[in-house]
Amino acid sequence: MMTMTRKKRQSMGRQKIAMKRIEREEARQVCFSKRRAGLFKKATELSILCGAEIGIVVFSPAGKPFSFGHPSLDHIISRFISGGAGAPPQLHGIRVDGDKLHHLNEEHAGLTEKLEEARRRRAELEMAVAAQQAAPGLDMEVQQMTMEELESFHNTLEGLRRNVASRREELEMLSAVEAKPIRGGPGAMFGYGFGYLSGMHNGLYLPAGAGGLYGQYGVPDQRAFPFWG
Amino acid sequence: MMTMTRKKRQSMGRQKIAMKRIEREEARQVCFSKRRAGLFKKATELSILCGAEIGIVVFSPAGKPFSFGHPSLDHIISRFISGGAGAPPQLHGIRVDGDKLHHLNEEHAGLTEKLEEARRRRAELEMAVAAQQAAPGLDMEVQQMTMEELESFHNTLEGLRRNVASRREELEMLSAVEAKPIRGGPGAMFGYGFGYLSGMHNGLYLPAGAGGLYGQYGVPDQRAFPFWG
DNA sequence: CTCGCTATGTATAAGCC
DNA sequence: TGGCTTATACATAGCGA
Repeated sequence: MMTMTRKKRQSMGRQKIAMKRIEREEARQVCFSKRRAGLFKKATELSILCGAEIGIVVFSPAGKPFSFGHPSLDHIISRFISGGAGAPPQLHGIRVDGDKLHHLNEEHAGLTEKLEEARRRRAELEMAVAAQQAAPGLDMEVQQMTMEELESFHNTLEGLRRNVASRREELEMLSAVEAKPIRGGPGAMFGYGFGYLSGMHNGLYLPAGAGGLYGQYGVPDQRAFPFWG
Repeated sequence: MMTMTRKKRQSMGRQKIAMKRIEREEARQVCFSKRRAGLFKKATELSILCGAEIGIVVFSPAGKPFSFGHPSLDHIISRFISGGAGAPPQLHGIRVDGDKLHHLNEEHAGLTEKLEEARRRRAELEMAVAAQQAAPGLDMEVQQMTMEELESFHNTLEGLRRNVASRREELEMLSAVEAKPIRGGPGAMFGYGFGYLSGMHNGLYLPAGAGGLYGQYGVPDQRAFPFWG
């Protein structure tokens, strides 16, 4: 009989959507996740296929920062800000604000370079420390690890992290009753903790930190561009 | 009559291509242009649909800088650079159009500070490494760490964990396109030596170059994108 | 948020201007 | 470098888990 004649469509398939802010909260969130992934994938392909340097920073509608960078976000941003850490020859023909600006620019570029180097070294050391902890003698770089290796390394780190976390809690608890003698400075690092703008992401994309620091400053409403059909 | 039914295909249609550097110079260039446009379009859609803030910087294989920014690249980069290290809220209305020198000065100060932080941090890590090598007993080691050391070590692990996670993400993503993990990659041959902060991209994308901190160095200017007409 | 599934909307590799 | 056209490879909206 006609009982099963109708194989109801299992899906509505992809629907065309208007190019304007998605109002439905949930749908917007899901769309963001999917498209962010898609965007980063496209960026990855572009850099691989054409050997281009790419840097992307995305703040989710909720205010969470995500970033992508190849070879690294720092590298690209620094270059953008400093106007080229290498101080290209073309630079000598400029006279925007006289020598002062020029001088500042040079110093800026120099600092940027040093900063990057410092970060690089720092990253190496951090890696060394962790690697030591995880597996004495393990000097393989994360970048060269295979999926399986990463899996196990990741687990090891997780365990370590928990261990450290609990130990810290213990200390914190103690310090609550007696002023703890913290030596050295606040060790504020780079403002919002490790790795946000650090050189840890070399050619990869990753959620950039917790992002709680920013809160959200909602994007000033964006009208659809006039050229959208 | 129409016996001549065979109209030779006018096109081969889209061909599947391997995810690896395109060797043919010309094809690579063309691919770059097309995909760059596609990437920017995707970014535009993401920002409109989900109300996200996005910033992108791309250096073409030839070294030409292109950028995209919503609400503006400067806005996004500024956030990343100063990273809320100083004052998150105030940064909101950074005057890029106004005093460039002032901006540069702030950057300079910020970088100097970060450099010092990095140095301090490096010292800490070196000690950590030494301590580690001196006594490979993890738990014991953790138990003896001071609050501050734990803080930094914890951050180190967090960063590493993220790094591992991203690496894995990359492997997974790539394996979806090409069933082979890229080890190391085609090698980085990056370093074009220029790129400037245009400060003029408000909402739309355009090649960076014109009106930067240093003036322009022969970057071809670029009209608004006429696609999606 | 992430993952899978399906039906479709789109981005694009080629080739020629 | 962009534009156009065509035939396809991919991305992704809507819905569930």
